[in-house]
Amino acid sequence: MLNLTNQQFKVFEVIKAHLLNNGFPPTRAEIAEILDFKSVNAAESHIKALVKKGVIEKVPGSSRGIRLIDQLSGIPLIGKIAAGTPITAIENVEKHIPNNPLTQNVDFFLRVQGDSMIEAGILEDDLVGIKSCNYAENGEIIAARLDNEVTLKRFKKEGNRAFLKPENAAYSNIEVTGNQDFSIEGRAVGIVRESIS
Amino acid sequence: MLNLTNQQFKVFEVIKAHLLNNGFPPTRAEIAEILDFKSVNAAESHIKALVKKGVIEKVPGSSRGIRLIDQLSGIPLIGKIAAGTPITAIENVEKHIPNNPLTQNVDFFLRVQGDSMIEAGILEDDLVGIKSCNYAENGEIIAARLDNEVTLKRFKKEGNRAFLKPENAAYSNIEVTGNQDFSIEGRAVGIVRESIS
DNA sequence: TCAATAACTGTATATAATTACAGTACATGT
DNA sequence: ACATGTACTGTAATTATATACAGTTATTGA
Repeated sequence: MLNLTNQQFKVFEVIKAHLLNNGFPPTRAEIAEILDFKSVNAAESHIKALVKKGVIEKVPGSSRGIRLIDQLSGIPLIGKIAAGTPITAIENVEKHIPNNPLTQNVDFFLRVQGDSMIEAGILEDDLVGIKSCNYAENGEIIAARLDNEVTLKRFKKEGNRAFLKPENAAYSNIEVTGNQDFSIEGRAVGIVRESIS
Repeated sequence: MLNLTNQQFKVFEVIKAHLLNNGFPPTRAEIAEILDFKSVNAAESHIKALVKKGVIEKVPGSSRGIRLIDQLSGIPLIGKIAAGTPITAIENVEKHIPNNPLTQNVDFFLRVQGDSMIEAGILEDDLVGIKSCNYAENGEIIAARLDNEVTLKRFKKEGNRAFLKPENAAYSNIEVTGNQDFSIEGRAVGIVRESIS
C-alpha cells in the first residue's frame, strides 16, 4: 500500500468511500468534484498512477470500471511460519480474507497442520480464526509458539504445571516448562473449512 | 425475497453475481447480454420491477447506479425449517451473510442441530455451507429432506439400497426407502464455526 | 371481456463517462 | 542539464449508458 503519494492516497480513499457508501465506484468527474479538481483529467491521471502502483485495477471502456486490489485490508491467513519471525510478519501471510460479520473477532487465520485437534472438530487444513492475546484461561484452545513452531492445542493448568493438550488420543500432552521458548499467540475463536470430504 | 417472478429473480442474481465478480453493478446492456435479451429495455423494465418490489435501489442518471437492498444480498442462513416449505423460503431464513471468497460455492448455510456428524468434525451449531443439487455421489455429505425434516448425513449406496449415515457411533444408519418423502437439498461444501469452546 | 401485468423486441436520443491530447508548473534524482 | 514523476487545467472526441416511447404476445384475476 505504501509508495502512494498524499494525493494518490486521497483518491484511493475517495474510491473506497464511494464504494462503501454507494455500492459502486465513482466516475472521474465524481472524484474530481469531491477533491475539488477542476479537470476530470486530474482524477484520470491519479487513477493511472494507482493502477501502475498496483492498488487498483481498471476495466477499460467500462464506466465506473475500477476495482480495489485492497490486498492489505481484510484478515491475514497465515500459512507456514518462518522461524524467528513474528506470526503476522508479511512473509507468513498466505493471502488476505475480506472481513465479514462472521469473523468479527478474528485477528488472523491459521491453517491447521496435522490431526492433533480432531476430537475438538478441528481437522487438517481448517482455517482457525485466532484472536490475538498473550494469556490464556484454563481449558481454552490457543495458538502457542513453542521453540519457534506455532501449534494449536488446548491449554490446561494442573496445580502449578501447564500443559498443551492435543484433542486426539493418539497424541500425548506437552508440558510447558521454563526451558522452552514459549509464548501465546492468541486463542481460537472460530473455524472456516473450505472443503469437505 | 418472494413476490419476485422467475425472470426478475434471474436479473437479481445477475446483478449480485456481477457485483461479486467485478466489484461494480452491470449496465442494462450487460444484463441483457448475459440473459440473452435482444433489447436493453428488457433489462430496464425488470430493473424497474425490482425497484418497485423493493429489492434493489436505483440512482437515476448514474451509470451502473444499482444498489442491492441489504438483507437480500449475501448467503441465506437457514435456521429451523418450517414444515412443508421450500428450504430457502423466506420464513426459514435466519439472516444473510455477505458473500466472500471463502464461500464462493455456497448457496445457503444450514445451522447444525445435534451431534450426529461429530466424527466428521461437524459440531452442533456449526454453519454448514450447502451447494444446492438434487443428486448425490456415494460418500458425500448431504443435506437431505426426510418427511419434512432436513438432516445432514453422509450418503451411502450399498447395492440397490441407500442410507443416510451419521458420523457418530451412537447413532445408527437410516435407510432411505420408497415409503418416505425423501429429497436431496444439496451437498456440504464448507463449514463456519462462529465460536469455540 | 377488460384491465393489468409480465416479458419481451426495436428504435431513438440525451447525457454520462472514458480517455486521448496539449499544456503549465514544480520537484527530484542522475 | 535533463529526464522523469507529480499534480494539475482545459478541450474534445468517441463511446457507454440510461431511459423514454411504440409495439407485440401471453397470462391472470375481476
